Amino acid sequence: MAYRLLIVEDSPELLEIMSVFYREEGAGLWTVDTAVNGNDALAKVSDESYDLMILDIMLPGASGFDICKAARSKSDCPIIFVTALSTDNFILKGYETGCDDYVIKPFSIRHLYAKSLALLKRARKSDDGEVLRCGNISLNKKTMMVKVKGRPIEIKSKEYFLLLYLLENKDAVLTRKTILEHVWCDDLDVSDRIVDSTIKRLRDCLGEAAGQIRTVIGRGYRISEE
Amino acid sequence: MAYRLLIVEDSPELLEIMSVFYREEGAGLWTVDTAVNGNDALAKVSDESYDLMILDIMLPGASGFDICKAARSKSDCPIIFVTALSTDNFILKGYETGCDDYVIKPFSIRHLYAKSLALLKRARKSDDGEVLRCGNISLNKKTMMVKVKGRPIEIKSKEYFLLLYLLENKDAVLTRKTILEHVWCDDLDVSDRIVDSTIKRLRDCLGEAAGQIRTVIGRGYRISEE
DNA sequence: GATCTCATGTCATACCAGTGTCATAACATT
DNA sequence: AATGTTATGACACTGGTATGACATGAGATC
Repeated sequence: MAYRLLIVEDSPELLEIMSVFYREEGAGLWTVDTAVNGNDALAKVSDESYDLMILDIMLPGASGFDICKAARSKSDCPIIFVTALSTDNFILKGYETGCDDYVIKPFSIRHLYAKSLALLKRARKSDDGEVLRCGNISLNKKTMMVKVKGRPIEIKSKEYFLLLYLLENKDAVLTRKTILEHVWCDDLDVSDRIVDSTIKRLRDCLGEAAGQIRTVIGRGYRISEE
Repeated sequence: MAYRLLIVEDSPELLEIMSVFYREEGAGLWTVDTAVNGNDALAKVSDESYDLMILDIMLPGASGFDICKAARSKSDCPIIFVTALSTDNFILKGYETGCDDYVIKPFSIRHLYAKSLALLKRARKSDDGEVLRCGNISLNKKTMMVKVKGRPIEIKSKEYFLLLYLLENKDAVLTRKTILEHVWCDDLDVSDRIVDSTIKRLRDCLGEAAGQIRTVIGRGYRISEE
Protein backbone atom coordinates (compact mmCIF):
# COMPACT_ATOMS: atom_id res chain seq x y z
CA MET A 1 0.00 0.00 0.00
CA ALA A 2 1.43 3.31 -1.06
CA TYR A 3 2.31 6.05 1.38
CA ARG A 4 0.32 9.23 0.90
CA LEU A 5 2.61 12.21 0.43
CA LEU A 6 1.58 15.85 0.27
CA ILE A 7 3.98 18.36 -1.25
CA VAL A 8 3.18 22.05 -0.87
CA GLU A 9 5.37 24.34 -2.95
CA ASP A 10 4.55 27.47 -4.91
CA SER A 11 7.21 27.06 -7.55
CA PRO A 12 5.61 24.83 -10.20
CA GLU A 13 8.99 23.71 -11.54
CA LEU A 14 10.30 22.55 -8.19
CA LEU A 15 6.96 20.96 -7.37
CA GLU A 16 7.12 19.04 -10.62
CA ILE A 17 10.69 17.90 -10.04
CA MET A 18 9.86 16.67 -6.56
CA SER A 19 6.64 14.85 -7.46
CA VAL A 20 8.28 13.12 -10.38
CA PHE A 21 11.27 12.11 -8.28
CA TYR A 22 9.16 10.60 -5.51
CA ARG A 23 6.91 8.83 -7.99
CA GLU A 24 9.76 7.35 -10.03
CA GLU A 25 12.31 6.65 -7.33
CA GLY A 26 9.74 4.90 -5.20
CA ALA A 27 8.21 2.96 -8.13
CA GLY A 28 4.74 3.11 -6.68
CA LEU A 29 5.76 3.50 -3.05
CA TRP A 30 4.23 6.96 -2.97
CA THR A 31 0.91 8.45 -3.86
CA VAL A 32 1.82 12.08 -4.38
CA ASP A 33 -0.65 14.87 -3.81
CA THR A 34 0.30 18.51 -4.35
CA ALA A 35 -0.75 22.06 -3.56
CA VAL A 36 0.66 25.36 -4.82
CA ASN A 37 -0.83 27.71 -2.26
CA GLY A 38 -1.57 27.82 1.43
CA ASN A 39 -5.33 27.73 1.34
CA ASP A 40 -5.46 24.83 -1.04
CA ALA A 41 -3.06 23.01 1.25
CA LEU A 42 -5.13 23.79 4.36
CA ALA A 43 -8.20 22.31 2.69
CA LYS A 44 -6.34 19.16 1.78
CA VAL A 45 -4.86 18.79 5.23
CA SER A 46 -8.25 19.01 6.89
CA ASP A 47 -9.87 16.60 4.44
CA GLU A 48 -7.26 13.98 3.81
CA SER A 49 -4.81 12.06 5.89
CA TYR A 50 -1.20 11.75 4.84
CA ASP A 51 1.80 9.69 5.86
CA LEU A 52 4.26 12.49 5.16
CA MET A 53 4.08 16.19 4.35
CA ILE A 54 6.74 18.33 2.70
CA LEU A 55 5.95 22.00 3.14
CA ASP A 56 7.36 25.21 1.75
CA ILE A 57 6.94 28.09 4.20
CA MET A 58 6.50 31.19 2.06
CA LEU A 59 3.30 30.58 0.19
CA PRO A 60 0.45 32.58 -1.27
CA GLY A 61 -2.39 32.34 1.26
CA ALA A 62 -1.68 30.50 4.50
CA SER A 63 1.99 29.94 5.39
CA GLY A 64 3.72 26.63 5.88
CA PHE A 65 3.64 27.27 9.62
CA ASP A 66 -0.15 27.58 9.51
CA ILE A 67 -0.44 24.34 7.59
CA CYS A 68 1.84 22.58 10.05
CA LYS A 69 -0.23 23.79 13.00
CA ALA A 70 -3.46 22.72 11.34
CA ALA A 71 -2.03 19.30 10.61
CA ARG A 72 -0.68 18.87 14.14
CA SER A 73 -4.05 19.63 15.66
CA LYS A 74 -5.35 16.59 13.87
CA SER A 75 -2.61 13.99 13.71
CA ASP A 76 1.10 13.56 14.21
CA CYS A 77 1.93 12.93 10.59
CA PRO A 78 5.64 13.55 9.90
CA ILE A 79 6.32 17.01 8.49
CA ILE A 80 9.41 18.35 6.74
CA PHE A 81 9.80 22.04 5.96
CA VAL A 82 11.69 22.81 2.75
CA THR A 83 12.43 26.49 2.43
CA ALA A 84 14.93 29.19 1.54
CA LEU A 85 14.37 30.83 4.95
CA SER A 86 17.62 29.88 6.63
CA THR A 87 17.93 32.16 9.63
CA ASP A 88 18.01 30.54 13.04
CA ASN A 89 14.80 32.25 14.05
CA PHE A 90 12.82 30.70 11.23
CA ILE A 91 14.36 27.31 11.78
CA LEU A 92 13.57 27.36 15.48
CA LYS A 93 10.05 28.58 14.80
CA GLY A 94 9.65 25.64 12.46
CA TYR A 95 10.61 23.19 15.15
CA GLU A 96 8.41 24.92 17.68
CA THR A 97 5.48 24.53 15.36
CA GLY A 98 6.10 20.82 15.61
CA CYS A 99 7.89 19.86 12.42
CA ASP A 100 10.18 16.86 12.27
CA ASP A 101 12.82 18.38 10.06
CA TYR A 102 13.81 21.59 8.36
CA VAL A 103 15.66 21.51 5.04
CA ILE A 104 17.18 24.61 3.51
CA LYS A 105 17.06 25.38 -0.21
CA PRO A 106 18.91 24.64 -2.33
CA PHE A 107 18.93 21.02 -1.30
CA SER A 108 19.76 17.62 -2.75
CA ILE A 109 16.59 15.78 -3.64
CA ARG A 110 18.23 12.43 -2.99
CA HIS A 111 19.13 13.64 0.46
CA LEU A 112 15.54 14.75 1.06
CA TYR A 113 14.26 11.45 -0.22
CA ALA A 114 16.52 9.43 2.07
CA LYS A 115 15.47 11.65 4.95
CA SER A 116 11.82 10.98 4.12
CA LEU A 117 12.32 7.24 4.26
CA ALA A 118 14.18 7.43 7.58
CA LEU A 119 11.46 9.58 9.08
CA LEU A 120 8.70 7.37 7.78
CA LYS A 121 10.39 4.32 9.22
CA ARG A 122 10.64 6.06 12.57
CA ALA A 123 7.01 7.21 12.51
CA ARG A 124 5.72 3.83 11.42
CA LYS A 125 7.29 2.14 14.44
CA SER A 126 4.19 2.99 16.40
CA ASP A 127 1.83 1.69 13.73
CA ASP A 128 1.45 -2.02 13.97
CA GLY A 129 1.22 -3.13 10.42
CA GLU A 130 -2.19 -4.75 10.53
CA VAL A 131 -3.91 -1.86 8.83
CA LEU A 132 -6.25 -2.30 5.90
CA ARG A 133 -6.79 0.78 3.80
CA CYS A 134 -9.16 1.66 1.03
CA GLY A 135 -9.60 5.22 -0.10
CA ASN A 136 -10.50 7.26 2.94
CA ILE A 137 -11.18 4.28 5.14
CA SER A 138 -8.62 2.55 7.30
CA LEU A 139 -9.18 -0.37 9.63
CA ASN A 140 -6.69 -1.59 12.21
CA LYS A 141 -7.17 -5.28 12.87
CA LYS A 142 -5.23 -5.17 16.09
CA THR A 143 -6.87 -2.25 17.79
CA MET A 144 -10.17 -2.78 15.93
CA MET A 145 -10.17 0.92 15.19
CA VAL A 146 -11.74 2.30 12.05
CA LYS A 147 -10.84 5.71 10.72
CA VAL A 148 -12.33 7.85 7.98
CA LYS A 149 -9.98 10.49 6.63
CA GLY A 150 -7.79 9.86 9.63
CA ARG A 151 -10.57 10.47 12.14
CA PRO A 152 -11.65 7.58 14.35
CA ILE A 153 -15.31 6.63 14.08
CA GLU A 154 -17.67 4.69 16.31
CA ILE A 155 -18.63 1.38 14.81
CA LYS A 156 -20.68 -1.53 16.09
CA SER A 157 -19.65 -5.15 16.10
CA LYS A 158 -21.56 -6.49 13.10
CA GLU A 159 -20.78 -3.46 10.98
CA TYR A 160 -17.12 -3.81 11.93
CA PHE A 161 -16.88 -7.41 10.82
CA LEU A 162 -18.80 -6.68 7.64
CA LEU A 163 -16.43 -3.84 6.82
CA LEU A 164 -13.47 -6.07 7.60
CA TYR A 165 -14.75 -8.70 5.17
CA LEU A 166 -15.33 -6.11 2.47
CA LEU A 167 -11.85 -4.63 2.94
CA GLU A 168 -10.21 -8.03 2.85
CA ASN A 169 -11.81 -8.43 -0.56
CA LYS A 170 -11.37 -4.93 -1.83
CA ASP A 171 -12.83 -4.31 -5.30
CA ALA A 172 -14.43 -7.74 -5.40
CA VAL A 173 -18.19 -8.08 -5.74
CA LEU A 174 -19.43 -10.05 -2.77
CA THR A 175 -22.83 -11.70 -2.96
CA ARG A 176 -25.21 -11.65 -0.03
CA LYS A 177 -24.69 -15.38 0.24
CA THR A 178 -20.91 -15.09 0.55
CA ILE A 179 -21.22 -12.24 2.97
CA LEU A 180 -23.63 -14.22 5.13
CA GLU A 181 -21.32 -17.20 5.15
CA HIS A 182 -18.36 -15.14 6.28
CA VAL A 183 -19.86 -12.59 8.61
CA TRP A 184 -22.79 -14.54 10.01
CA CYS A 185 -20.92 -17.81 9.76
CA ASP A 186 -22.52 -19.60 12.67
CA ASP A 187 -26.21 -18.84 12.37
CA LEU A 188 -27.12 -19.08 8.73
CA ASP A 189 -30.84 -19.17 9.41
CA VAL A 190 -31.09 -15.42 9.11
CA SER A 191 -32.85 -13.73 6.25
CA ASP A 192 -30.43 -12.44 3.66
CA ARG A 193 -32.10 -9.06 3.84
CA ILE A 194 -30.07 -8.57 7.01
CA VAL A 195 -27.11 -7.79 4.79
CA ASP A 196 -28.98 -4.82 3.34
CA SER A 197 -29.76 -3.51 6.80
CA THR A 198 -26.22 -3.91 7.98
CA ILE A 199 -24.81 -2.28 4.86
CA LYS A 200 -27.13 0.63 5.53
CA ARG A 201 -25.91 0.94 9.10
CA LEU A 202 -22.30 0.61 8.01
CA ARG A 203 -22.76 3.38 5.45
CA ASP A 204 -24.24 5.57 8.16
CA CYS A 205 -21.14 4.98 10.31
CA LEU A 206 -18.80 5.78 7.45
CA GLY A 207 -20.30 9.19 6.81
CA GLU A 208 -18.64 10.83 3.85
CA ALA A 209 -16.89 7.61 2.90
CA ALA A 210 -20.23 5.81 2.57
CA GLY A 211 -20.05 6.04 -1.21
CA GLN A 212 -17.08 3.70 -1.29
CA ILE A 213 -19.45 0.82 -0.67
CA ARG A 214 -21.08 0.27 -4.02
CA THR A 215 -24.26 -1.62 -4.69
CA VAL A 216 -23.94 -4.03 -7.59
CA ILE A 217 -27.50 -4.69 -8.55
CA GLY A 218 -28.43 -8.32 -8.88
CA ARG A 219 -25.11 -9.45 -7.47
CA GLY A 220 -24.22 -7.85 -4.18
CA TYR A 221 -21.81 -5.24 -2.84
CA ARG A 222 -18.21 -4.20 -3.24
CA ILE A 223 -15.88 -1.71 -1.63
CA SER A 224 -13.51 0.44 -3.66
CA GLU A 225 -11.42 3.59 -3.54
CA GLU A 226 -14.24 5.89 -4.60
CA MET B 1 14.52 11.67 34.14
CA ALA B 2 17.30 12.89 31.88
CA TYR B 3 17.84 11.68 28.35
CA ARG B 4 21.11 9.88 27.78
CA LEU B 5 23.02 11.42 24.91
CA LEU B 6 26.20 10.13 23.34
CA ILE B 7 28.31 12.50 21.26
CA VAL B 8 31.16 11.05 19.23
CA GLU B 9 33.47 13.63 17.72
CA ASP B 10 37.24 13.68 17.31
CA SER B 11 37.66 17.43 17.49
CA PRO B 12 37.93 18.19 21.21
CA GLU B 13 36.84 21.83 20.73
CA LEU B 14 33.67 20.96 18.87
CA LEU B 15 32.93 18.16 21.30
CA GLU B 16 33.26 20.59 24.18
CA ILE B 17 31.00 23.17 22.55
CA MET B 18 28.32 20.61 21.87
CA SER B 19 28.36 18.97 25.31
CA VAL B 20 28.21 22.32 27.04
CA PHE B 21 25.37 23.49 24.83
CA TYR B 22 23.23 20.41 25.43
CA ARG B 23 23.90 20.51 29.17
CA GLU B 24 23.13 24.20 29.57
CA GLU B 25 20.30 24.61 27.08
CA GLY B 26 18.48 21.61 28.45
CA ALA B 27 19.08 22.55 32.11
CA GLY B 28 19.40 18.97 33.20
CA LEU B 29 17.36 17.46 30.40
CA TRP B 30 20.41 15.65 29.09
CA THR B 31 23.04 13.39 30.54
CA VAL B 32 25.88 13.80 28.06
CA ASP B 33 28.42 11.09 27.43
CA THR B 34 31.25 11.54 24.93
CA ALA B 35 33.83 9.67 22.91
CA VAL B 36 36.68 10.98 20.77
CA ASN B 37 37.48 7.87 18.77
CA GLY B 38 35.68 5.01 17.09
CA ASN B 39 36.74 2.18 19.34
CA ASP B 40 35.91 4.02 22.50
CA ALA B 41 32.49 4.77 21.01
CA LEU B 42 31.91 1.14 20.01
CA ALA B 43 32.62 0.05 23.55
CA LYS B 44 30.17 2.57 24.97
CA VAL B 45 27.49 1.63 22.47
CA SER B 46 27.68 -2.01 23.38
CA ASP B 47 27.72 -1.32 27.11
CA GLU B 48 25.28 1.50 27.58
CA SER B 49 21.92 2.38 26.20
CA TYR B 50 21.26 5.87 24.92
CA ASP B 51 18.22 7.89 23.95
CA LEU B 52 20.07 9.75 21.21
CA MET B 53 23.43 9.51 19.47
CA ILE B 54 25.26 12.21 17.55
CA LEU B 55 28.07 10.73 15.49
CA ASP B 56 30.91 12.14 13.48
CA ILE B 57 31.84 9.85 10.58
CA MET B 58 35.60 10.32 10.09
CA LEU B 59 37.11 9.07 13.31
CA PRO B 60 40.30 7.45 14.47
CA GLY B 61 39.53 3.75 14.84
CA ALA B 62 36.05 2.62 13.80
CA SER B 63 34.04 5.00 11.59
CA GLY B 64 30.70 6.58 12.39
CA PHE B 65 29.10 4.12 9.98
CA ASP B 66 30.49 1.22 11.99
CA ILE B 67 29.17 2.69 15.20
CA CYS B 68 25.78 3.23 13.66
CA LYS B 69 25.62 -0.36 12.45
CA ALA B 70 26.67 -1.67 15.84
CA ALA B 71 24.06 0.45 17.56
CA ARG B 72 21.32 -0.61 15.12
CA SER B 73 22.02 -4.26 15.72
CA LYS B 74 21.14 -3.65 19.34
CA SER B 75 18.44 -1.01 19.47
CA ASP B 76 16.71 1.55 17.34
CA CYS B 77 18.00 4.53 19.25
CA PRO B 78 17.80 7.73 17.17
CA ILE B 79 21.09 8.55 15.42
CA ILE B 80 22.22 11.80 13.82
CA PHE B 81 25.38 11.98 11.74
CA VAL B 82 27.26 15.27 11.97
CA THR B 83 30.06 15.45 9.45
CA ALA B 84 31.92 17.46 6.85
CA LEU B 85 31.41 14.71 4.29
CA SER B 86 28.80 16.33 2.14
CA THR B 87 28.73 14.37 -1.11
CA ASP B 88 25.52 12.60 -2.03
CA ASN B 89 27.21 9.23 -1.81
CA PHE B 90 28.18 9.68 1.81
CA ILE B 91 24.81 11.06 2.74
CA LEU B 92 22.98 8.17 1.11
CA LYS B 93 25.34 5.68 2.71
CA GLY B 94 24.52 7.29 6.05
CA TYR B 95 20.81 6.77 5.54
CA GLU B 96 21.35 3.24 4.31
CA THR B 97 23.21 2.47 7.50
CA GLY B 98 20.04 3.41 9.29
CA CYS B 99 20.58 6.89 10.63
CA ASP B 100 17.70 9.23 11.27
CA ASP B 101 19.37 12.38 10.05
CA TYR B 102 22.52 13.66 8.44
CA VAL B 103 23.81 17.14 9.28
CA ILE B 104 26.61 18.76 7.33
CA LYS B 105 29.36 20.82 8.96
CA PRO B 106 29.46 23.68 9.51
CA PHE B 107 26.07 23.67 11.18
CA SER B 108 24.01 25.73 13.58
CA ILE B 109 24.03 24.13 16.99
CA ARG B 110 20.58 25.52 17.77
CA HIS B 111 19.32 23.88 14.63
CA LEU B 112 20.87 20.59 15.66
CA TYR B 113 19.42 20.93 19.12
CA ALA B 114 15.90 21.58 17.84
CA LYS B 115 16.28 18.64 15.49
CA SER B 116 17.31 16.44 18.43
CA LEU B 117 14.20 17.34 20.36
CA ALA B 118 11.93 16.71 17.38
CA LEU B 119 13.55 13.35 16.77
CA LEU B 120 13.34 12.38 20.40
CA LYS B 121 9.66 13.24 20.46
CA ARG B 122 9.11 11.13 17.39
CA ALA B 123 11.01 8.21 18.86
CA ARG B 124 8.71 8.45 21.85
CA LYS B 125 11.40 7.53 24.29
CA SER B 126 10.25 10.79 25.76
CA ASP B 127 7.54 11.29 28.34
CA ASP B 128 8.40 11.94 31.92
CA GLY B 129 9.75 8.55 32.73
CA GLU B 130 7.11 5.99 33.33
CA VAL B 131 3.90 7.94 33.39
CA LEU B 132 1.01 6.87 31.22
CA ARG B 133 -1.66 9.47 30.61
CA CYS B 134 -5.06 9.38 29.07
CA GLY B 135 -7.53 12.18 29.49
CA ASN B 136 -7.91 12.85 33.20
CA ILE B 137 -6.18 9.67 34.25
CA SER B 138 -2.48 9.30 34.91
CA LEU B 139 -0.66 6.22 36.08
CA ASN B 140 2.92 6.13 37.30
CA LYS B 141 4.45 2.73 36.66
CA LYS B 142 7.23 3.34 39.12
CA THR B 143 5.26 4.51 42.11
CA MET B 144 2.13 2.64 41.00
CA MET B 145 0.15 5.73 41.77
CA VAL B 146 -2.96 6.55 39.86
CA LYS B 147 -4.34 10.05 39.69
CA VAL B 148 -7.59 11.46 38.36
CA LYS B 149 -7.45 15.15 37.55
CA GLY B 150 -4.21 15.27 39.49
CA ARG B 151 -5.75 13.83 42.65
CA PRO B 152 -4.40 10.46 43.80
CA ILE B 153 -6.99 7.72 44.13
CA GLU B 154 -7.14 4.46 46.02
CA ILE B 155 -6.88 1.49 43.70
CA LYS B 156 -6.61 -2.20 44.34
CA SER B 157 -4.14 -4.55 42.76
CA LYS B 158 -6.28 -6.22 40.11
CA GLU B 159 -7.87 -2.95 39.11
CA TYR B 160 -4.43 -1.38 38.88
CA PHE B 161 -3.07 -3.98 36.50
CA LEU B 162 -6.22 -3.91 34.44
CA LEU B 163 -5.96 -0.13 34.13
CA LEU B 164 -2.28 -0.44 33.27
CA TYR B 165 -3.06 -2.88 30.49
CA LEU B 166 -5.79 -0.64 29.12
CA LEU B 167 -3.52 2.41 29.20
CA GLU B 168 -0.70 0.58 27.48
CA ASN B 169 -3.14 -0.03 24.67
CA LYS B 170 -4.93 3.28 24.67
CA ASP B 171 -7.74 3.55 22.11
CA ALA B 172 -7.48 -0.09 21.19
CA VAL B 173 -10.40 -2.43 21.69
CA LEU B 174 -9.29 -5.22 24.02
CA THR B 175 -11.28 -8.43 24.10
CA ARG B 176 -12.04 -10.23 27.36
CA LYS B 177 -9.79 -13.02 26.17
CA THR B 178 -6.80 -10.72 25.62
CA ILE B 179 -7.40 -8.99 28.90
CA LEU B 180 -7.55 -12.30 30.75
CA GLU B 181 -4.33 -13.45 29.12
CA HIS B 182 -2.50 -10.30 30.11
CA VAL B 183 -3.94 -9.45 33.50
CA TRP B 184 -4.82 -12.90 34.84
CA CYS B 185 -1.95 -14.52 32.97
CA ASP B 186 -1.27 -17.30 35.45
CA ASP B 187 -4.66 -18.68 36.33
CA LEU B 188 -6.73 -18.79 33.19
CA ASP B 189 -9.37 -21.02 34.74
CA VAL B 190 -11.38 -18.05 35.89
CA SER B 191 -14.70 -17.16 34.34
CA ASP B 192 -14.35 -14.39 31.81
CA ARG B 193 -17.17 -12.56 33.54
CA ILE B 194 -14.54 -11.57 36.09
CA VAL B 195 -13.41 -8.95 33.62
CA ASP B 196 -16.83 -7.32 33.84
CA SER B 197 -16.69 -7.25 37.59
CA THR B 198 -13.22 -5.82 37.68
CA ILE B 199 -14.10 -3.20 35.08
CA LYS B 200 -17.01 -2.22 37.28
CA ARG B 201 -14.77 -1.86 40.30
CA LEU B 202 -12.20 0.03 38.29
CA ARG B 203 -14.86 2.44 37.07
CA ASP B 204 -15.97 2.96 40.64
CA CYS B 205 -12.39 3.84 41.61
CA LEU B 206 -12.03 6.26 38.74
CA GLY B 207 -15.02 8.33 39.74
CA GLU B 208 -15.63 11.08 37.23
CA ALA B 209 -13.15 9.56 34.80
CA ALA B 210 -15.11 6.30 34.70
CA GLY B 211 -16.59 7.21 31.34
CA GLN B 212 -13.20 6.99 29.70
CA ILE B 213 -13.50 3.21 29.85
CA ARG B 214 -15.87 2.41 27.04
CA THR B 215 -17.75 -0.81 26.55
CA VAL B 216 -17.56 -2.10 23.01
CA ILE B 217 -20.40 -4.55 22.85
CA GLY B 218 -19.57 -7.87 21.30
CA ARG B 219 -15.85 -7.11 21.37
CA GLY B 220 -14.60 -5.88 24.73
CA TYR B 221 -13.42 -2.65 26.30
CA ARG B 222 -11.25 0.30 25.42
CA ILE B 223 -9.91 3.35 27.18
CA SER B 224 -9.85 6.73 25.49
CA GLU B 225 -9.58 10.44 26.18
CA GLU B 226 -13.30 10.91 26.69
C1' DG C 1 -3.38 -20.61 65.47
C1' DA C 2 -7.73 -18.31 65.91
C1' DT C 3 -10.06 -14.54 64.27
C1' DC C 4 -10.84 -10.71 61.48
C1' DT C 5 -10.61 -8.17 57.21
C1' DC C 6 -10.44 -7.19 52.83
C1' DA C 7 -9.43 -8.30 47.91
C1' DT C 8 -11.10 -10.97 44.52
C1' DG C 9 -13.97 -14.50 42.06
C1' DT C 10 -18.88 -16.27 41.22
C1' DC C 11 -23.46 -15.96 40.39
C1' DA C 12 -28.40 -14.34 39.55
C1' DT C 13 -30.94 -10.64 37.98
C1' DA C 14 -32.36 -6.64 35.46
C1' DC C 15 -31.58 -3.88 31.75
C1' DC C 16 -30.79 -2.23 27.33
C1' DA C 17 -27.97 -1.76 22.99
C1' DG C 18 -27.37 -4.25 19.03
C1' DT C 19 -29.23 -6.88 15.78
C1' DG C 20 -32.83 -9.28 12.90
C1' DT C 21 -37.43 -8.84 10.69
C1' DC C 22 -40.66 -6.78 8.13
C1' DA C 23 -43.50 -3.41 5.48
C1' DT C 24 -43.10 0.15 2.48
C1' DA C 25 -40.82 3.46 -0.43
C1' DA C 26 -37.58 4.34 -3.92
C1' DC C 27 -35.15 2.92 -7.63
C1' DA C 28 -33.45 0.11 -11.67
C1' DT C 29 -34.31 -2.76 -15.53
C1' DT C 30 -37.02 -4.70 -19.06
C1' DA D 1 -45.89 0.51 -17.22
C1' DA D 2 -44.69 -3.69 -15.06
C1' DT D 3 -41.53 -6.17 -12.50
C1' DG D 4 -37.76 -7.17 -9.82
C1' DT D 5 -34.22 -5.28 -6.69
C1' DT D 6 -32.49 -2.33 -3.07
C1' DA D 7 -33.01 1.44 0.54
C1' DT D 8 -35.00 2.85 4.60
C1' DG D 9 -37.38 3.36 8.95
C1' DA D 10 -40.09 1.24 12.60
C1' DC D 11 -40.37 -2.30 15.72
C1' DA D 12 -39.47 -6.39 18.53
C1' DC D 13 -36.53 -9.47 20.72
C1' DT D 14 -32.44 -11.53 22.25
C1' DG D 15 -28.07 -11.92 24.02
C1' DG D 16 -24.43 -9.39 26.01
C1' DT D 17 -23.46 -6.27 29.91
C1' DA D 18 -24.09 -3.92 34.41
C1' DT D 19 -24.76 -4.52 38.98
C1' DG D 20 -25.24 -6.00 43.68
C1' DA D 21 -25.15 -9.77 46.86
C1' DC D 22 -22.62 -13.45 48.25
C1' DA D 23 -18.64 -16.97 48.67
C1' DT D 24 -13.92 -17.80 49.34
C1' DG D 25 -9.43 -17.60 50.75
C1' DA D 26 -4.99 -15.19 51.63
C1' DG D 27 -2.94 -11.98 54.88
C1' DA D 28 -2.96 -9.22 58.84
C1' DT D 29 -3.51 -8.84 63.77
C1' DC D 30 -3.94 -10.39 68.13
